[in-house]
Amino acid sequence: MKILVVEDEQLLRDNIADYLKAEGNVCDLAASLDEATEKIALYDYDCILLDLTLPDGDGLKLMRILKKQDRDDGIIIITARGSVDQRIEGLGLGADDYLIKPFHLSELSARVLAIVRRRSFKGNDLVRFNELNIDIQSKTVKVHGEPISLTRKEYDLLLYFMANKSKVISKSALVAHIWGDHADMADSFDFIYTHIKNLRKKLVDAGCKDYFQSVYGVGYKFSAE
Amino acid sequence: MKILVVEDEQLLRDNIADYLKAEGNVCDLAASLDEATEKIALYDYDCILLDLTLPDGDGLKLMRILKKQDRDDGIIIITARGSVDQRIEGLGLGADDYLIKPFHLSELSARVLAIVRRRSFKGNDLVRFNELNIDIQSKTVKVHGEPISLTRKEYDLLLYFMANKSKVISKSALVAHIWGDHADMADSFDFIYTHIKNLRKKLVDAGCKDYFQSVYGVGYKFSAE
DNA sequence: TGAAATCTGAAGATATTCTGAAGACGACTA
DNA sequence: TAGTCGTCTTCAGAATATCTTCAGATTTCA
Repeated sequence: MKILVVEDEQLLRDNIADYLKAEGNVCDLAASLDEATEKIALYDYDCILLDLTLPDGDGLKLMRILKKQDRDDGIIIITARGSVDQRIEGLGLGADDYLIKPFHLSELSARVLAIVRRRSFKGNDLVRFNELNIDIQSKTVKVHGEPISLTRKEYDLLLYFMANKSKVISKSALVAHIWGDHADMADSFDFIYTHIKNLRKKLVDAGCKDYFQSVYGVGYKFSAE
Repeated sequence: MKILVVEDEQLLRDNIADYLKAEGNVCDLAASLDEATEKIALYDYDCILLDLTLPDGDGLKLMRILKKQDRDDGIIIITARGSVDQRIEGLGLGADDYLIKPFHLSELSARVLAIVRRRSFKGNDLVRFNELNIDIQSKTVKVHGEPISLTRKEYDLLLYFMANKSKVISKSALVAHIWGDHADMADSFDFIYTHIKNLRKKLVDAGCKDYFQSVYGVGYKFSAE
């Protein structure tokens, strides 16, 4: 999962990011409305954690920007206890959930998962695609009922493609989503070739059709045809 | 078990905590609604003992917060004899049980156990998993019917994994649940490795299959396959 | 056909986990 | 209070798993 953490308190921001990373997610950080706006202009996120009270403005602004652009990143609002009005307005603007500060990190993590599940896979823990089966809770991938073992990057890739079936995914979008804002590694896509190759091989070896189609000059598409 | 004791009378609070600790539980204390709110925001509890009459407000408030956050910590309400209305409202808000002051500590302990059991293992004292058997009452673990001796941390770990079979448990979630306060946990997970190693060894030595699977970069999964 | 893009296998670099041993801690006893 | 025991944590090195790089082969497109 790729998650943007918008929070001005550094300690909390880092804590959140560390925890989510430890669970295998990719986190981008933003300490202000400005930074956040910049990030969302550059990347898509599975989920955005948004503190409403930021030094340079109201977090709701960000939501209006997203809404205007018709984007469907998942949003979890973080507020201090008491600011009920903001919270309600936020939900009206399309937030998926909210958390009252202070909160437990595992609580946060669970909600992120719930939202991503709801948005990407229509509430299912089990993502199915013909002979392919993914269980998000246990991070298990099965082909014809037999579990196969994938590395983290392979798993992330597969999940991302499954969530965007039949769409052409550019290599840079792939990098942005799975590696985070590593601007410096865009010079070569060798590592993507390798990961896709390995993923393909593992799936095919397990008896799965090769659903990846290379799109010359752009990236890949994951679809049945 | 991790239990939060919310009680303003110091003597009673300490008595309860001592008793529960002596039985091998982890106890956090809160003397006021405020303290309690802070604690529950930071940690998950297997059970919360909640005195309704607190110096800074009604304990039911806490329950509303929990409910709003959709949490399922077990709750036992403690009330003085007579305050029937509150008690009923509490049960309506999702309390699992209540105790009327004064009560015997052994009675309390039994109810805590009952609730944890009900929540985690659907009413079973005996948790079974193939050749593995745990009796929560007596804290006994048996492999193929032969009892083996585990340290407290090992037992806690095993129980937590059994209660979350087939789910991938991140190391930070593990720390949060079993160690509680370690805020600075990101520095090293060495002690987890060691405990898991020892637990694994004891189980395998007793003739149990190794059900722990390491999930590289995340944590562990406890499952049969 | 030729340049650019992609695929492939192998090897190097990194990161994570495992392990045994030793030190620290705390409860209990004398 | 000192000593003992069992437990918990720390540490350093070994073993593994994963990620990235690279060079050469292959494919694609103009």
